[in-house]
Amino acid sequence: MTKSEVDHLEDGYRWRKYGQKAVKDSPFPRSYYRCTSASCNVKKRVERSYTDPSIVVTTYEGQHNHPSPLLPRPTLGGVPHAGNGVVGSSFGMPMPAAFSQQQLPSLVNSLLPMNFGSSFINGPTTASFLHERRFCTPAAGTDLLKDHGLLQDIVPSHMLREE
DNA sequence: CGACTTTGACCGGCGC
DNA sequence: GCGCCGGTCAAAGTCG
Repeated sequence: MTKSEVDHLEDGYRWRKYGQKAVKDSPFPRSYYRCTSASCNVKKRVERSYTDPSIVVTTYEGQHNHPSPLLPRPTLGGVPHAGNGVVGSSFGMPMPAAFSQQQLPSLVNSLLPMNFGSSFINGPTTASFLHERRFCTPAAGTDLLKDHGLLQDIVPSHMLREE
């Protein structure tokens, strides 16, 4: 369960969309993605929460058996660690150090006092999902943070503009 | 020109 | 048996 404005979010892997269907419970369509790596047949299903359009529910099927193609290559001598105050990014958007992986669940939880409890936030899918976000985009990140809605990225949009 | 997305068709499972 | 529904295929379109 992830907060995001966009449907296809970066999680470190390349995904190829192979289908989209309307779902009954939700007015939003559900998208089907497959990992583009030939050796990897991981699938994921992405649908938007009907209770909160700014939340996308990502369901993973299978496990990646290859390194993330979007991660910096350790073999190049470059160390793929986070720097510049950006530890992790989410949904392709940057996250400041304050909202690290461990902080995020509780943060989101506190921001979503409605139906969404810690149950799904601490769910196994979400947990592993959050830990996938080790890639970082320091330069673009800090830039975006300066002017543009970090708050929007954290707080569901309808909470900001009252729907 | 290659890689990727879009979108309608197709298929199998399931309930009536 | 029939219709609905969720998931997948594949051709066409789009973009860098």
